Amino acid sequence: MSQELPKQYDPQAAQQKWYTYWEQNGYFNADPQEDKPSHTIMIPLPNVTGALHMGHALNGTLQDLITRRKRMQGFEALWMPGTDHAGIATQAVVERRMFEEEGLTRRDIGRDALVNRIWKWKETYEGRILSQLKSIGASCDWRRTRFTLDDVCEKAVRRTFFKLFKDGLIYRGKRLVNWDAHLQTAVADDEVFSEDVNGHFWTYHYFVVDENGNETDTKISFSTTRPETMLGDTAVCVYPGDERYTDLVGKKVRIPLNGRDIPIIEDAFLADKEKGTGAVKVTPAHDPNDYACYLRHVGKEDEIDIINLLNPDGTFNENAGEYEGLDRYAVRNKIVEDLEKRGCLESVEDRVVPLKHSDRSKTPVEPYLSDQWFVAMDDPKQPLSQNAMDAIEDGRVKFYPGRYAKTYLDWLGEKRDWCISRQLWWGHRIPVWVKIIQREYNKSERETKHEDSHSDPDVTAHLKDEFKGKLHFQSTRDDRNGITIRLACVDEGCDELETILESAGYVQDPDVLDTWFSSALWPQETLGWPDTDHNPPLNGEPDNSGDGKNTVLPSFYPGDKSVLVTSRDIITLWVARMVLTGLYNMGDVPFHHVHVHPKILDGFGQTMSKSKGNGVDPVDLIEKYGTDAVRFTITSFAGETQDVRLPINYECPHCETLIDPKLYKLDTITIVVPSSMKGAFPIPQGAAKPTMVCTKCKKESQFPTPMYTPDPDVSMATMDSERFEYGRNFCNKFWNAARFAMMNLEDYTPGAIDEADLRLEDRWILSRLSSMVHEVNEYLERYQFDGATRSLRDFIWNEFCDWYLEMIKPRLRDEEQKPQVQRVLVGVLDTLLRMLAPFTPFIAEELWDRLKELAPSRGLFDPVETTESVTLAQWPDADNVPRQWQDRALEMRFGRLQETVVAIRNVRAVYNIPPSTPMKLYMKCNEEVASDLTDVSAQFENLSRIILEAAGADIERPPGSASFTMDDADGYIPLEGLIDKDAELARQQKEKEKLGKLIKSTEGKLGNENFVSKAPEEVVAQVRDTLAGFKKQLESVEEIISQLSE
RNA sequence: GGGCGUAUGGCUCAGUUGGUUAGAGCGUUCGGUUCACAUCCGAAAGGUCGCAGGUUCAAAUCCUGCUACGCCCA
Repeated sequence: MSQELPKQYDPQAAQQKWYTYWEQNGYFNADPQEDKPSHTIMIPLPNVTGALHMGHALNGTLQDLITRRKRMQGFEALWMPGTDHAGIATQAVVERRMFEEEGLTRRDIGRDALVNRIWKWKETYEGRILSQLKSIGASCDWRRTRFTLDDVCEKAVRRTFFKLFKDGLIYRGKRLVNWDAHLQTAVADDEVFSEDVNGHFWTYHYFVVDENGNETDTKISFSTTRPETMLGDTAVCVYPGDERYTDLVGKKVRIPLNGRDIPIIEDAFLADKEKGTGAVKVTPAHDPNDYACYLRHVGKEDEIDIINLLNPDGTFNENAGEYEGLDRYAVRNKIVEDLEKRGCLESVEDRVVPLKHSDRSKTPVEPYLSDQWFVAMDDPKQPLSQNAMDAIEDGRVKFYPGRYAKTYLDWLGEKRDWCISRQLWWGHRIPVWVKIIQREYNKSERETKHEDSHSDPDVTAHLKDEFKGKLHFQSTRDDRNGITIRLACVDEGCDELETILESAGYVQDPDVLDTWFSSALWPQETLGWPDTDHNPPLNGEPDNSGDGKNTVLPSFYPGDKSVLVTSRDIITLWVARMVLTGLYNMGDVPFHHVHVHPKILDGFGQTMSKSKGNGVDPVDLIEKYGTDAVRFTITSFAGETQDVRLPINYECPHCETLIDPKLYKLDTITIVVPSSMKGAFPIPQGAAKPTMVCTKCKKESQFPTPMYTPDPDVSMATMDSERFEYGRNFCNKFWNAARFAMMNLEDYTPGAIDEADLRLEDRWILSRLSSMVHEVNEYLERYQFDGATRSLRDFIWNEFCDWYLEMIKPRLRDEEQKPQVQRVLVGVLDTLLRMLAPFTPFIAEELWDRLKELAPSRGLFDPVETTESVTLAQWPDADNVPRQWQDRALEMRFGRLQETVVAIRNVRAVYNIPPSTPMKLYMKCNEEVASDLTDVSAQFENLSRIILEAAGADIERPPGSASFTMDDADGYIPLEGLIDKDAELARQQKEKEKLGKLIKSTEGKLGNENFVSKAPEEVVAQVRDTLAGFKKQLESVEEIISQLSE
């Protein structure tokens, strides 16, 4: 042997060496192949907001595992990498940092400067993310790395938008958003928190007016916490059939302060008979529930108006009449005053009101009606939602586990139009140019909502032929304001056209698209769609291998067996939309399987995140345990449940002691800190930052927390989890098994194995190997990774190492028997390396490489030259590990041997007999069992340092023996002088009791008439067998006891 | 409010279509310098499977209700 393996596996060295080797040899590259099926995995594009966490590590590991296995199965397997610009999240991080560090807001620096800063941020984090992925061993085709804002994606986004626009599936509409009047931006629902504030509850009334428009004495009262919104009331609403108001429904009331008359309508969802007066005022433009009510009545007979009162800065606009220009809170005070003056105010009470605040400015948000862009999901011509639902229902797309299909279908089934515009600067600009044309307001003209395909002579005059079909107009006439809004949408790649529009007075819409719009196109855009003439660039350079055609797209979309691997929180936002756009643009689904893996939670059951202080950087774990260990452990988590708990400790940087975490409650959030934290959050004035005090060495250190930026000069605790020892120990165990094997392979010669030379243990390990291989494959086909790792580990540790390797040691020392057993050993090891390659690729490659030197040609019955890299080897399946190797009967016989060995070891342990003390064994059993045991007698000596003296039916228990009983044999070990008679008696008495209980319950079962008559025959027969076995053992035990008692 | 999921030894989890003496890893206890591995080997203790009903010859497994927790959507 050239060089003996070290006793411990060094993951860091192997990682560096092999990752570079794989990359340099282009093993990760996937290109169109004519003679190979293709397999595609599109990475769930990580946000460039920050670094990857454990959830990403799990997600990435599983994708890599699948991809590596597919490669070995003969697929051209593509794992497509890339990152997402993550609009609002990234812009928010950059803006916040800019404000904290320089006191600047985005308005101070302007659109271009902000976007530049975000690009810089992106470069940093994209690099970080990609290097993290590489450190987990990700075998992505890095040449194809995409970013959702890059040129290739930009084209796909523009084309899709244009197509949708042209097809009439995109429209402009109103929507209530959370408006941050301080920052003058809309904030997403998850960026809003609710906080109780002291407010008031005002009750006042409006008077009903008669047909002639005169106020009557009838009044309707109601209460509100926001009286200023009355200026935008467009109805009063009561519960349908409420006796108090039946006569009034359909009539009108007059708003006292502006004299506007509004209808009284019925709505079961908005009004509550039981609450207050049962009537509510409806302000559609300033309350989400009222807006929903408004939508319910659109197009109906009792359709109501909608009036916006707010300016973007929080002051009231012209619709507020005399209150115009005042801040909303000033208006509130004045309204209350004015109502009181008019005698309309009935009562005021103090009340604590839950109020939504912006996470970013900490000021209250206003529901604000704004213009947004929508994609119609349920258009009769193109029912986008329904098409995506059909793909599930007819089986083109399958979820694993299947229950997640419900999440997908339920959400799509709502068929809610998709709001695709965001009031941000970071993202794809909406490719629509707007021109507002003032017109004479003509009262006789009826309001028309759309005038399709209105062309603009100012523009069309300049159009060349080449722009045909690249420009599409849509006009909306707003009669209330006497204007026509003309929208022009431009296809991708027509910069000149955009210039023409702008010189004709068109202005590009300032909004950007929802991040999910570009990520919805991920499976197409990364493969170069809509360009049908060129393959997508490689490493930024043109790829002309397609010979004037895009061959990559048809090869890998959707691939013969493409799968998406993701976590469940984006099934609706992302998965559903990829299917939807895939069908719309490509006419085919983007993948056939969707595997939804668990979420990783901390020890308290909370999701992990940086902002909670419980986020773990996988790279820290990899440094400590090695990539393979982290991969194997994390893979063992991935079953069919939703969540997995991963308790995390802090590790003292001075002495490596582990410190438990604890939950720490702040006002609105709960964070995780060390249980031995010194100090408090928020940091009291003048106090030092909180530190972690080590319980052992008492030294202080910093710990990762979202509450302040760490000081780079002070030692920092890292997050750690003992769970990863599982994977590390496994890797080390396997390493040593291989090490042992290789130490005994110096003079290995390849050759076909003669079945006659196979011993019991050889046949057994091959039988077990075959079972394991097929079990693992079945688990993997069902995406049950936890089961796969379990099977592998159990086989390798508990069967291959514990039994097989131990059993073949004598033969490896015997020159005559050596060649045959070496071949079996090499064959099994070879299969294991191939099995492990997708799970723990580095250790597999390292050992493959070393085994290659000793045994370049291997294979059990038909040795062949092995491959250069395990990456290129054939995946173990029915072709190379036949099911025929499985032999139940043989495994049963082997089981008896194991049982005997365990019983002997037990005797040694109980009586504390050192292994060096030789023992003798007598087995009482029938002749068949006796001959079986005699055949393997050498193993008793080998495995438990005992000599099988005799076996047969006429064996008598030697006096002073320790005894054990099994179903078909009893064992006696003479230990005169070494054991205490009373101790042995007690041991046997205990055994007797146990058997007595088992017999009683089994007899009870068989005594039950119903059981015997109704249960299937084989079940009854099995129970009878079991009982017979118990009874036989009891008999033996009783005999032993009686002998001991003599 | 709706949906999904989870409650199994101290901890983290397995337990396939109901039929096993309910398993594993870690932790605990006892014993080990056996020539691959102390990141190891051998042995042991430890569970009325969240609670209450029901179906069945038979329930950790199926059904109903309840409780607790988690996630998603509103």
